Amino acid sequence: MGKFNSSSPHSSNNRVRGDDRDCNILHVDMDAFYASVEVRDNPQLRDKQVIVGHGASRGVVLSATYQARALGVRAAMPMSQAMRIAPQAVVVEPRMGAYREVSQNVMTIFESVTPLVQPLSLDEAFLDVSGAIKLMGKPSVIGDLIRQRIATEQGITCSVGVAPTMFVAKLATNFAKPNGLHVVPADKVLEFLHPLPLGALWGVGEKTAMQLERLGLRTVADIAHTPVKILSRVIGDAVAQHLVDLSWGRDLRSVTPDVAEKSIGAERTFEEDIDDVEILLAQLLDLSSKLAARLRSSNQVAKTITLKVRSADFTTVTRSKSLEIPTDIGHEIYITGSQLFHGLDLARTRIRLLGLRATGLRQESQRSVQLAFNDQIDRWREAEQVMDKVADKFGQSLVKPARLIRTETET
DNA sequence: CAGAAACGGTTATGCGAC
DNA sequence: TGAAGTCGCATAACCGTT
Repeated sequence: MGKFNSSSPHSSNNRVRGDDRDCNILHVDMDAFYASVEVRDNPQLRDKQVIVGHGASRGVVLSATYQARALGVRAAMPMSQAMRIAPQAVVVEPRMGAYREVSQNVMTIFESVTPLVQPLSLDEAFLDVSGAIKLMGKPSVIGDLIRQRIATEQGITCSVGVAPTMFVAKLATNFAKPNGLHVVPADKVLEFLHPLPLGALWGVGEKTAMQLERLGLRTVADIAHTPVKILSRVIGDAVAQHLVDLSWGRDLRSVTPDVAEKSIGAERTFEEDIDDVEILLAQLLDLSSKLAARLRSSNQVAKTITLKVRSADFTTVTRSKSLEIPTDIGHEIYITGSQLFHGLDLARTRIRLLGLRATGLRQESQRSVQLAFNDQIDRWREAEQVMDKVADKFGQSLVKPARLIRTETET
């Protein structure tokens, strides 16, 4: 792991690092996270082109080592395309459980620095280190320490952006990658931001960039010098104001731990398009059980269930229904989902993906008292709680409604 | 009392991010 | 030229209530 020790004074990332006064926000991002964990756990893969993604046919690239990226492999690229570009690459099925575990460990390291940690995903987080400076040193020193600990304790590398605001810290990380640290001093924020392409702004993707470029705008500086009224004609009031603020380095958000999730979902793309209603309903049942189990494990109930159907031609429709009484029961979610499904006219439509999403989440404890008097629902609930316990002991895949076990062994 | 306007909830779609 | 799985947010239309 010699390459991990880059905090020596000779590392190019650390020689010129700028003034980090008032740069209290750190953004930490693992380098090629899933792929790095795979390489760490299987030394055979070291220095190889590794692509993590499920299925070689209909999936997309989730992560790839820098060796694969050198050939043009990118996240979200169709696997088939990635294989054409990098035929000798090793393809690895994702092991989400392993990534979650590493993620937990990394987050624990962050929390040993400050309680002000806001995870963005499994592999990145913001830290507000204002309160840690007296104890541990200036922000860039704290960043080095974190990088060192992740390298030696978890065996993967990461990059760190250091800046006065969350948005700039996140952009700074791109300049640190891979395996580095980059500071954007408070008095250099505009110098840093304005030359960037406008796609660098948070919330500007392909579509929005196209719209703005039609107005002749190309860089963050262009956005900064365009009146909000002009921008809002194309992209709406809220986004326009937001973008102008960001382009001037104005970002009033603060690092907020424990942000409550607003929805929980489960969806699946099939290996082949399906038009058999029996099989589709069986899939819906499986998704319902998974979704309900996740609701219960987080002690939440959901008010609204949304069904998502993507056809073979990639057109996607959603239908949703709000329940009288919020639920965490697979059977109820399934009943609701299949009602929504039958409400669509899908006779003989070849279907590529089914999904279910639960919104209007609240704590199970604050559920309406009416439920206490509903015997029918209570029985389903008890049955599924037993299933939760068994699944905990013997593994999820062994515990599912009888209908699913039959259909799967038959195929 | 009819109707306008405000409002909150619901439903559907689209975009963007990782 | 093929397109995952999970999320959040904005918008718009519609609805019933006030």
